[in-house]
Amino acid sequence: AVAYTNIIDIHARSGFHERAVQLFNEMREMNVQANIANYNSMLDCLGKAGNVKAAYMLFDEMKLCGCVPDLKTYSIMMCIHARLGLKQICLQLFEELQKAGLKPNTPILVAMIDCLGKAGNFNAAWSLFSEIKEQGYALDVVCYTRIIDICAKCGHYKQALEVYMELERKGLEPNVFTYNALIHCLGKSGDATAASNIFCEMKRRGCKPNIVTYNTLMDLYSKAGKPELSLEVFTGLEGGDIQPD
RNA sequence: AAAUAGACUGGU
Repeated sequence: AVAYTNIIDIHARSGFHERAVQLFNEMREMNVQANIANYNSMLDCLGKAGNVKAAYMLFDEMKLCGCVPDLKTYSIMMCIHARLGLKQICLQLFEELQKAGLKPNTPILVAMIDCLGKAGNFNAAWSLFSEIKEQGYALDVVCYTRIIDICAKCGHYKQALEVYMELERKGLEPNVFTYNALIHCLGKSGDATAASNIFCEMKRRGCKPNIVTYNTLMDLYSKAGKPELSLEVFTGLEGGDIQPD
């Protein structure tokens, strides 16, 4: 069982979600009892592989097998459903975990914000964000970055920037995900110049751009009718340590 | 506190 667990998790971490699921099934065929960690990592794999329905079935199955879902289980389940804007399921999971005596943590609360936003309920998402802060939850960079992205995806660019300023005010260090989300947000809002400025700022502050950064910039420049700049980004990749994909 | 959870792009 330990061997299976490790091999499965190695596949899961390297992005081979389908293979990890296969191994999990193999493990069960051999009547090896799955534990909470196996179930959690499988739910995550199924979600990442886009098989949310199967994840839900496995979630029911684990409960039937007497395996009690923990905070990570709920966090995984809520995140994969939130991505698709499946608000009802998220709400149901959210109630269920509280009935089970678990206390929602920040990843779970951000999943709620995410599903509200994706379901087109931005005001509710924004109030939940305020409420969480009032209740004294300490949000980290990941939470802030996700919220910036959620606002941007809802088309609320101004709020996205507000959240970014708040992150800075809290003394949190933006990372490459944060900058990428911001650049994307500014591009969508039609402000290619501001996006360029953020790109310069991230470099100035010692944050190394990655492939996502470059793809985002190239995309926004060409959409802004500035193919020269897009090409400039591309040629700038030459001689660097990032391979265009 | 063995191993498992949350964030970014390109018509996805």
